[in-house]
Amino acid sequence: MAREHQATLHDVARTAGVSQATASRVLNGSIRNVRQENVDRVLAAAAELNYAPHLSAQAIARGSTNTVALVVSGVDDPYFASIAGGVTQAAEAAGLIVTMAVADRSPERELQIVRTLRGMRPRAIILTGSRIDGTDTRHALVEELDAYREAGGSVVLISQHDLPFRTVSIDNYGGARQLARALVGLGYRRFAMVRAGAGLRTSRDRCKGFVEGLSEFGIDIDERFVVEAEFSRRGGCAAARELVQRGLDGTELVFAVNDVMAIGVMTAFRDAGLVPGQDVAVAGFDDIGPAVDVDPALTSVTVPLRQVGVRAMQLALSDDDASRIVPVSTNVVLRGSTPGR
Amino acid sequence: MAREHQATLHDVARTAGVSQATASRVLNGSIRNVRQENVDRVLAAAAELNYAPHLSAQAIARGSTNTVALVVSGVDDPYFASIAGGVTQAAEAAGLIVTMAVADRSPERELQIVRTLRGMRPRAIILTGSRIDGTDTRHALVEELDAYREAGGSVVLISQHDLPFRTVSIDNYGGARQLARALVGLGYRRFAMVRAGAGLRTSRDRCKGFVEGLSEFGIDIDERFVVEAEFSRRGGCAAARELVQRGLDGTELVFAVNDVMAIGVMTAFRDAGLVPGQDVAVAGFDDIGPAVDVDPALTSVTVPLRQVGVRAMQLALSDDDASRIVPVSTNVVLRGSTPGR
DNA sequence: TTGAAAGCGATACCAA
DNA sequence: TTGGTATCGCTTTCAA
Repeated sequence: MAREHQATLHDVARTAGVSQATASRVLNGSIRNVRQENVDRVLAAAAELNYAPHLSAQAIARGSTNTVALVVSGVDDPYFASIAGGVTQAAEAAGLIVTMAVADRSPERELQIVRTLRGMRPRAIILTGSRIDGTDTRHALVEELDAYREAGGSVVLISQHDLPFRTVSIDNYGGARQLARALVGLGYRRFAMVRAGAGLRTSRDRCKGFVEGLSEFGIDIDERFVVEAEFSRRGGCAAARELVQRGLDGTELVFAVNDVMAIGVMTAFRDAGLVPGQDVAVAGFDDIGPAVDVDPALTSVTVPLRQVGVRAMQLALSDDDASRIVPVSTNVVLRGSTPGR
Repeated sequence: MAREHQATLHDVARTAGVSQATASRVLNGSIRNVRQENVDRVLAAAAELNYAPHLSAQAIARGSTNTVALVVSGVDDPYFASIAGGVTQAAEAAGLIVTMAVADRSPERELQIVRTLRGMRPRAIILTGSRIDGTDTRHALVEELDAYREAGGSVVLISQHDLPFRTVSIDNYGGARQLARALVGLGYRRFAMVRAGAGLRTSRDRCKGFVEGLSEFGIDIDERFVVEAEFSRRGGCAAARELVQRGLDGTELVFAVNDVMAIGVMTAFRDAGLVPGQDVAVAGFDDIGPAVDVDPALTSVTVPLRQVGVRAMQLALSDDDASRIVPVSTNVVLRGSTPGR
């Protein structure tokens, strides 16, 4: 019973008393050109030997794989988790296997990952997460992806419409701008902003949208009330502490460029004795699941994350290069963290 | 420049003016048995052609891969996300690529996934998530995994110490028992419990520990106050609503078998006009990140999820079969959701 | 309907 | 230190 290697097609064929070619036909290709009797024998043999086709061998023989590569910045983050969920869902529907790698927000790591992943000859490479602009690394990345695409691979970016590849583009600018309008509508006038490093495109777009939304009403944010922090819960906490230390000085609302930061902000405020939504309002972006579990529930901008993942996968698989950019719109949701004034 | 296929080793060798064997040596194996001049030529050629070794071809030639397969129940869940984070971290440290599949809590799907994954000939298959006991599917799964292992593969289970494979075993029973003790210590006497379906081992163990912990003090939970629900945030919400409808009737504390459910419970209570921690205390299990972001912060049992993932990976890679079971201990953390009475 | 045999892209042994 | 060549597990013509 115990063998040192997995059963091969050869084994199956021998056990079934047919040629390897026939066994191959039964187990994969055109079953209908094989006599029923042989079909049964092969199937029986395969079951008996617990045969599982060697995917690498198939890949090499066929010249293509059933693999899709997904690169995310971090799995812990619910933002990426949701997107990953959508991607895997769509991939499984298409009979594809997803290989996921985590870049941990390092461009170098991301480049290295793409290099490795390319070796798997995946049908598609999907990149998500905001990359840093203007570095050499980025140039190298584009080159790598180009080589991959020229060889017939499909590249899809999520939320990075400035690179020459297919993209699922999230309307960060527009969403933030609408959010600003809505908040002004609620009566807010004095804002603070918590953002990530200037290199992060997503953060930049959201800030820009927010600021320009405010400026429609002649409102602007003093430099003093703009804090830069890590793109994470911890970053949000740190930023809030920083704000408190600098003196809130009448600030009515803090906009954090994403929900995890916003939630961090709320927690830190509470620790500092301020009641979020009451003493100071808070708004985020993404509308991740936990946004409704905090108290008060977090005002945010809905991004259909799971759907973004699904779309990305579909875009990766589609042939026509017409729809190079798939826009995904966003939607303001006002909740308890920003009560009307 | 543009070619229809990725550059092959053959291409590189020809461009460099050396044999394929030499090129192979340079790009992978023993570089030191090659004249420096040739090393340079090959490297240059590889860079020029943007060569990326065909991993499948390597796998087939070498007879082994650099792949590790990870099966989770769902990516959206922070529980799995954290574990996945740990696994990928450890895998990357070992130079391995992680392929992740999502079983969506369906045993059939899980079986199918394992079958497919086996075809990749991964170095290890790591299974996480609580499987349903006693089904045919489970039997088939064990058979599948056995075949894989007999062929030299490494199988690691997370939190399932009842199957004949290496396991990272989380002390669900003990943690829940200690939690019960601690809560009684705080003065609580009347409990309700929110659990998942009876087939889920994790849920069962936690319930058992909790119940037995209470019984040390002669306390038990009336059937009326035990609600079964989906192992998710939504399940927690539904369960809480159910409890409210049945009548809380003096219940002082609700224990949910995991944090996502507990958070759902808190939110639903609040929607029903009850203040969590004040009108009714809530405790969970896992100590996922968001546990400290809700208000009041959630009392829970810490499970070092990320570390669990790392351990699983290490266990998968270790040779000695001595330490078949790696225990991971858990720790009670009391927070605002269970104030002393 | 079937089987023999030629690849697919790499590795590694054996001679040179 | 090099190159020729068998080999890995499978698919896919091409003949029979």
